[in-house]
Amino acid sequence: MSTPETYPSETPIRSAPVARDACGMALATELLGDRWTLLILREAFYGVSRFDDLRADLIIPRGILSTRLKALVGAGLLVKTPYRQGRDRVRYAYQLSPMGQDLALTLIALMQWGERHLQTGPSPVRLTDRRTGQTLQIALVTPDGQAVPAEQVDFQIV
Amino acid sequence: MSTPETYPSETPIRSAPVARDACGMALATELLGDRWTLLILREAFYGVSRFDDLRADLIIPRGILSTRLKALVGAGLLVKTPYRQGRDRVRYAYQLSPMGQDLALTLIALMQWGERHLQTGPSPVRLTDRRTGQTLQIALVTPDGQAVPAEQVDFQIV
DNA sequence: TTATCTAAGTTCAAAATAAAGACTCAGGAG
DNA sequence: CTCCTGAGTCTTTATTTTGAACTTAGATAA
Repeated sequence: MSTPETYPSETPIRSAPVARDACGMALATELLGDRWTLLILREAFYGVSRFDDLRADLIIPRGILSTRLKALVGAGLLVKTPYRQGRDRVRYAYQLSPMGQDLALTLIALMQWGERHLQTGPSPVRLTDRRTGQTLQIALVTPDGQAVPAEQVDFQIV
Repeated sequence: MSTPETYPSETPIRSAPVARDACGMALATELLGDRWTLLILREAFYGVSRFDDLRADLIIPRGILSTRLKALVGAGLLVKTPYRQGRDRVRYAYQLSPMGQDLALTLIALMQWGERHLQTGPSPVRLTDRRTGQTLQIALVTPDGQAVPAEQVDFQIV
């Protein structure tokens, strides 16, 4: 992506050129920006779906988990479905809705950034092309699926 | 990405297959997961770099901003550089370090998701290929820069 | 020289949130 | 009939946020 010209420039930018309400990222942050929500979604991606499993895995207070799950269901990222295993009584599964699944690329981007900058050891997660086995990376691509290098990306506000 | 098989399955996943300490995303969340940090980084991407500009733009309490900036500088995402405009006295600019700039793809992924699912109106942000003018999207690509469709992505834990 | 202004903070009381743990409730098992 | 378990709620106690006032260091003005 085109790096902003070296700052300190003569005229610093005093205010973001995009209002918070008009910025998808700011809206997303309102929903996802807290200590637990992204971790809950991470669990959902791994397939952990039951209240007590989430609680035990994350070591999150029950009350907070309850609140967050309600918020995520309310926002349409998770769906709460009753189900029954064998002759067990009815249980509930919190699963990603299509909207939640669509967060996959964001979480992968975050994961790859974390691996590059925060993680010391190697990552146990492998993202590969099923056909060729090649390792995959997050990138910006043209509509026909060709990656564009950062220097060639133009970022504009209209 | 390969959708997990329809759940409720016979054997629900009880625990995430990747420990929190070994997951880049979980580590990243520890650093970025709060109401303000991502918004501060958004400002930094737009080029807003001074304490009072950030404060006015985000309407964030001074104390919180101070704490967050220290954390981001400490973590290496922002660099605090003194600078001087004309004959003004010395001021400080909080700017993205290379590590911070490397979060661009993550923030763009988040932005595009927010635009798809949360935003009602059209987005004022245009991400295009400087050469061809084509609109760009976040995707997973092979090392030679070819996008791989979700169904063809293999997600494995080793 | 003294006063004033401004960017960039710090400090402190009050309000909101989160954490920890006890309690509830329903259905199935012993 | 009693115990167990998953899935919560409730209550009390810590921790964070907020909002507002105060501080500091140069630059400018009177």
